[in-house]
Amino acid sequence: MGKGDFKTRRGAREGADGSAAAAGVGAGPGGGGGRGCASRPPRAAPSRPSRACAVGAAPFLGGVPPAHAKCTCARDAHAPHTCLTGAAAADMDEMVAAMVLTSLSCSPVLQSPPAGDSASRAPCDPWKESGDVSDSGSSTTSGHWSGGSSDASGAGGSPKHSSEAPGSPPRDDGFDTDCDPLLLAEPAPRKRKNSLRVLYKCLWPGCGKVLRSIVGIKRHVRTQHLGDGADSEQRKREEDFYYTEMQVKEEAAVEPTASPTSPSAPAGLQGKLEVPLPEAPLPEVPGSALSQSAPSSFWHIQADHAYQALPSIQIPVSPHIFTSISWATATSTLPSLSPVRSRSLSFSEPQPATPLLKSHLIVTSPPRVSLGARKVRGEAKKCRKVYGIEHRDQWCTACRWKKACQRFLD
DNA sequence: ACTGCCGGGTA
DNA sequence: TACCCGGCAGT
Ligand SMILES: [Zn+2]
Repeated sequence: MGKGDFKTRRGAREGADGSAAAAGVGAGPGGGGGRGCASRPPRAAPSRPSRACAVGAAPFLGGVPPAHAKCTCARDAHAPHTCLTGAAAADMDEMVAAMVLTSLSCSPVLQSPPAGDSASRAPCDPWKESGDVSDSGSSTTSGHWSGGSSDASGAGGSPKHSSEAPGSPPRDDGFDTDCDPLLLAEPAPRKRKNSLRVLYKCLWPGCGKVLRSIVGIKRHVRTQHLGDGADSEQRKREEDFYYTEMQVKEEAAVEPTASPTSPSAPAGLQGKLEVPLPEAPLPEVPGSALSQSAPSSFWHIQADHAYQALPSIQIPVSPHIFTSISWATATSTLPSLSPVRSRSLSFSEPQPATPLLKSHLIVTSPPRVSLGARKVRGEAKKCRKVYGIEHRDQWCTACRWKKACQRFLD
């Protein structure tokens, strides 16, 4: 019966326009179904960062309570990492060793600190969607309400993003460039003080030598552990894995930054890293997908065309230039992108200063445990506002379906 | 009150 | 797969 909702287009339209056929093909369909739905989905934790996408980013938002993860030492109020102060050198050794093992290859080095929570939780529970995000990497941004399948299937997805894709030739770049940002994005709270001393510590089991110059440490690793003869770059790269860079302050605050590529990746870009908001998990970087995720920097654009099959105009999506990173936070908290991204990143135009980008340093403020945030809700005017309910037929498909608007991304 | 959109339902 | 809507969450 009439779902008298004013909102429905049918209602509105008929009333107002009176134009008959209009888009609504099936006259009756709508009404019926309906609401049989069950009460409400247990969305609590799940609200995911969703698209944010950003790749990661997300979009950059951790719906999950950060509680569980944490590094072993976390128990102190302090930030996990911080705990390794100079004094705790010994500890650090172990920790570092562990890190190295775990992430011998390009993996997230850091599952430690803030990342701790995100990292550890990544594997488990969370939302199905999240899986989606990280996994397919392709779908990401747009949550793909369902239709996502189009490209989600992967076939579509990969090709597109593959421009920078992992598999592609530029492995080299991929490694350095992609990886780093990602990695860093996760963990690294990095602080920079004026008078920090940077030391390089050899991570080779049993060694532990500390040198002040990067060259020195490299040489040390190469000659003492890897064997000098080698040549290839590979060796070279490996060197990176066997030493870590730490910045020592007077008190000896150490900062285990990602060792690999420390030199090459100056983090300068990563300025924002993640946003440790508990709420916005953003797409994490599951180790496995790592290689893939990295490249997926620009996906969301594509995503939209997926359904955008609207007759009439298509409207340019607008700038997609952004850097990427955002979601690294997984994530979502973003969120995002993920951001989450989460949503993902975004900027289309006037970006209202989003509260993104906070200090990364923080140790995580405990107080706010807001649960899964639902996304941030874009600010941009969406079809509904722009065209008005009266002209629902001009809305983008997503809007008509009450999904995330694809025409005006935020 | 409205808007944006997730999750889920119907066809 | 296409379409739609309940209902939640943020403004
Ligand atoms: Zn729209």
